[in-house]
Amino acid sequence: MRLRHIEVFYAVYSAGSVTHAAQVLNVSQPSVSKVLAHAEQQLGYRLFDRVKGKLVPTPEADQLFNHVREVNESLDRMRHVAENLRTAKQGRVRIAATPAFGIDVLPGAVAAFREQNGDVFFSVETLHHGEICDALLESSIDLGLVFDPGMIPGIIGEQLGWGRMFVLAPASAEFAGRETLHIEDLSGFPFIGLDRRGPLGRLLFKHLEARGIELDTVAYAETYQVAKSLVSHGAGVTIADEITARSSGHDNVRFWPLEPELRFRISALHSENAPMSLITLSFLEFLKQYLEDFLVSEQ
Amino acid sequence: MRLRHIEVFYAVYSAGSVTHAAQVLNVSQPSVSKVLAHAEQQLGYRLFDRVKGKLVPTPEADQLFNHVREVNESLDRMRHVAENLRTAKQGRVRIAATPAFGIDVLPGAVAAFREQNGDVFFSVETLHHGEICDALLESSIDLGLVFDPGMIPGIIGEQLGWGRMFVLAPASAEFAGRETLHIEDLSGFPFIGLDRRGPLGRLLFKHLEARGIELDTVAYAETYQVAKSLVSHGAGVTIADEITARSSGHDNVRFWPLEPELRFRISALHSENAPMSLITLSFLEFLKQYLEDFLVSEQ
DNA sequence: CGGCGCCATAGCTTGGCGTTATACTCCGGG
DNA sequence: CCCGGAGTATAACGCCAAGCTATGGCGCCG
Repeated sequence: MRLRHIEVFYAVYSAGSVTHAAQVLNVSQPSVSKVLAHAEQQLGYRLFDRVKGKLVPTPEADQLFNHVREVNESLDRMRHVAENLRTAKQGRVRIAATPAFGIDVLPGAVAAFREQNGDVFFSVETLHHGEICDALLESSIDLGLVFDPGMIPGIIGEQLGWGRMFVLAPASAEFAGRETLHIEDLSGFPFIGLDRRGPLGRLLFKHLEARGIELDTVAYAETYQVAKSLVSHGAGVTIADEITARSSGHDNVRFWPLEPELRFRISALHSENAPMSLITLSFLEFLKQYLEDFLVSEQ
Repeated sequence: MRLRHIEVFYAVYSAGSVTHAAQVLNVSQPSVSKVLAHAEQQLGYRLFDRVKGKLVPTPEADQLFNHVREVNESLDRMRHVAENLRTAKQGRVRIAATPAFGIDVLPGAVAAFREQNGDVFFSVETLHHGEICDALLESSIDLGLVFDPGMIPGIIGEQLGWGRMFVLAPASAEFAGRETLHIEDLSGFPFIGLDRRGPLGRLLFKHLEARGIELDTVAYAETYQVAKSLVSHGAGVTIADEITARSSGHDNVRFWPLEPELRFRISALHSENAPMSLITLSFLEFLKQYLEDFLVSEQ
């Protein structure tokens, strides 16, 4: 029994006549007539008795119809899903980002994206750089959001934009009125250093080392958020990424662009082997724009 | 999405490659390749990513596959029903009964019916209670023969008669000369219990439980026939239905009516949706009479 | 009796799906 | 480093299911 047979039988049984079924199906009456005859021939029994020129369903047709209706219903559901997938109104996006994005950028982007899109399921988590790569390679997430990734085999990075390093200090510090701050300006202040295992920690470390600068490091923080919080509580000053600097929370912390400028890439990562879904691609585009807006916002 | 697209997608997704899918579908590889490409073109997105010459399902394909599987399942059911309807038209009677009937009553009735009627084709099988209902609902049998069925939606039961529970014990046991046996008479004898999933197993269990009787159960049997056979081999005594008691085989087993009397219905089941054929109705009447004769026969 | 409604048949066209032959790509082994 | 195997895609062609229009048969009713 071909799909066409099922559709035609359903229409004829529902409409009660070949002619009406043909109108419902938007085809000619002879076409329906022929397909129905073919279906009966293949089945080996009549579905309708031709009595006085009209069609009367046989008991077999009555029984079969229940099952045909089920088939049609599951077909409708499937077609609906297929259409939603095409217009990217449905699906699942699993994202992991480093903690810096988790506090503000990513939740904001997800919420905004869900506003303007349909039934999309998100799973969001914060992981460290290496864990994100692992998760991508084992396909437990679809997208990673990181700073300055190196080249990792099996993983493709797409640059979303540039960020700068900022000096973070309490609002009460002596830097009021300054437009930018130089590293040397920090000498004499207690400094909160960054764990050297992350890409940005390394970046900053090399930057300081190259200039032979020794800061009065009083603490190490594992993530920039923690460093910012320490600054907020008066433990000292720090140098952090732009995302953390601009994220909400600890509003008594002010920030100034570091001089000379220290830039880093913001990248989205995805697996080389697992293709991204349309909805993930769509979110990626959205995220790019969202990040751009976020980074140019006034402090 | 045409039916062919669905079939091909299902096969490719399941088999993991176009080549294997083509083997499963018994068509050539290029045919599958082309149909799949056509499906993707119609859908508007890729179902598989061509990476290094192999196919990798996209997340969209993962989503869609669940629904496609549903469609395929309902299609299979429908085709099954359609096929059953075809064979049902050919003047055959398809019966299933619980094992108790299969050993003696049903074969006897079928043979006798065929004696006095013409060339009727019978298909007879023994199934358990739930399987009989499933088979009726999908029209793979015309008639079911069971003990004490509950109400099942879509299935009509017709009472054929009453049966009693009997005590079965070896001919050499100490019950010679007794007309009936009480449950208490069984205490001290090793007892063969019945699986509690069937209607009669439950009936007996409740009967014993209500009287607070604990028997020395040394074994459980799934069917009454097995229990009877165990009795025959000297493993103990049991309580079984009248049909099993009176069925031939294991002639060294004697049986006594259980006191107090424990009765159960014997019913024929048929589907609510499928009208029984004339020959099936005719056999049903015959069976009713045959059962009546069987149950009053001297032991 | 003739118009109307409904279904079936005839003849034609088209496109979906099948085939075989062949080319391209990736990968592992000699 | 080249070659064969595995897997996919493309090309060229054939068949038939299913679409169309036109027409005919049958029952009903004014």
